[in-house]
Amino acid sequence: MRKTFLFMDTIFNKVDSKGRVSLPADYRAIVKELNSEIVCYRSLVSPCIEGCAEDLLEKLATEIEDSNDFFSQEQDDLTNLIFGDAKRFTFDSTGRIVLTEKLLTHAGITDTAVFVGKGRKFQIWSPENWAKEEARIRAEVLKKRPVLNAHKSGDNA
Amino acid sequence: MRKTFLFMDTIFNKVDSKGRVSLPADYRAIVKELNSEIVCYRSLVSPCIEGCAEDLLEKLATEIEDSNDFFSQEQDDLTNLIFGDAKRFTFDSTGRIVLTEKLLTHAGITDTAVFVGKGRKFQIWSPENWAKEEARIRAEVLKKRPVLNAHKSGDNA
DNA sequence: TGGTATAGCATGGTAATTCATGGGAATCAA
DNA sequence: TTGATTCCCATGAATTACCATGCTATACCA
Repeated sequence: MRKTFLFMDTIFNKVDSKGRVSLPADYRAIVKELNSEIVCYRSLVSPCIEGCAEDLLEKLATEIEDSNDFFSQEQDDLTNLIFGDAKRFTFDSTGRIVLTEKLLTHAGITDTAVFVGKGRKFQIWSPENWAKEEARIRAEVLKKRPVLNAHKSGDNA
Repeated sequence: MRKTFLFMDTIFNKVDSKGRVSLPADYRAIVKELNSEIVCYRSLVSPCIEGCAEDLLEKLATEIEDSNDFFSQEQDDLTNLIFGDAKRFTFDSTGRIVLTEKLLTHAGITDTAVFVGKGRKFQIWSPENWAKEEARIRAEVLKKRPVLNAHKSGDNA
C-alpha cells in the first residue's frame, strides 16, 4: 500500500462549459495519500498552469525562510509571485476541479486540458501549446544529453 | 531475503491484444522486495521501452527538490521529459502489466516483448529491434576489445 | 539415474470495478 | 428572482482484478 508521490504521464481531459476538469485518477490518489490539497498557479515562464500538492508549497516557504544564499532575494520575490497567484482546488466526489478563468486564459485552454507530470509538480497545458513545448524540450534535452548521465554520483560501471 | 536487486537476463514474453505482458518472475520479485512499483517510459535514444523501480525516480525527484533550484529552466525541461513520459505500472495477481499504445508503438512491439536486464533498469524491445541492437553491441565491443587488452600509450585517437 | 509428482509461471478469457463526462438539482450571492 | 457555483446521480467506455488452463522447470522418490 505504500506509495510514492510522483506526478507522471501525460493525460488529455475535457474541460466542460463550466470549466470543470477531471483531475487524473493517479493524481487524485497521490493527493489523497498525502492528505493534502491541490494548489494551482500560473507558470511564471510558460503559457501553462502549474499545480502541486499543498505541502510542497509549505516546504518551499520554509526553505526560503531558512535560506541564506545569494539567490534568496530573487527566490523570495518569485515566491511572492507564486503565493499571490496560487489557489487551492478541492475536487468533488467524481474527482473534478473547476479551473478559474484567469488560469484557463493564461494557458490558452478552451475545451481540452493536458496534464503533464513533473514529479513533485505537474502542469496543465492546452493541446496546441503542449505540442510545441514538447517538441522544444525534446530538441533541447537531446542537445544536452550528457547532463542526463551526470546527475548521479555513485554510479560505477 | 534477497542479496541483489538487479534486473538481468533476456526474456521473451507474449503481448496479447490488450497489451498485456507478464513481467518476468525475477523482475516481479525485485519490485516486490523493494516494496515499489514499475515505471516505464520511452527511451530517449533507442526504439525501446525503459523501465525501473519507482523509487529510482523518487530519488531523482528528491534530488531535484533538494537542489534549491525550484525555478530552474533546465530542470523544468528535464523533469517534463522524464516524468511527463513515465507511467506507473502495477501488475495484477498473475504478474501482468498493460503497456500503453504509445510505448508499444515507440518500441515497435506487436505480439512479443523482449525484456533485457540492465541492472537498476531494464529495457523492453521488439524481437526484431533487439536482434539488431544485440548485434550492434557485440560488434561495438569486439571493435574495442584490442584496446581493452593491449594498453597502448598515447591512444587519444 | 531415470521417471514421475509438484509447484511456479505464462497466457487466454471474462467478470467486476473504476473512470471520465454529461446533465440536472440544490445552494449561495447579489 | 436571477445568475452562478457546488454537489450529486447516471451512463458508457475503458481499465483492472480474478479464475482457469496448459506448460515447464524443479524436486522427489524408487
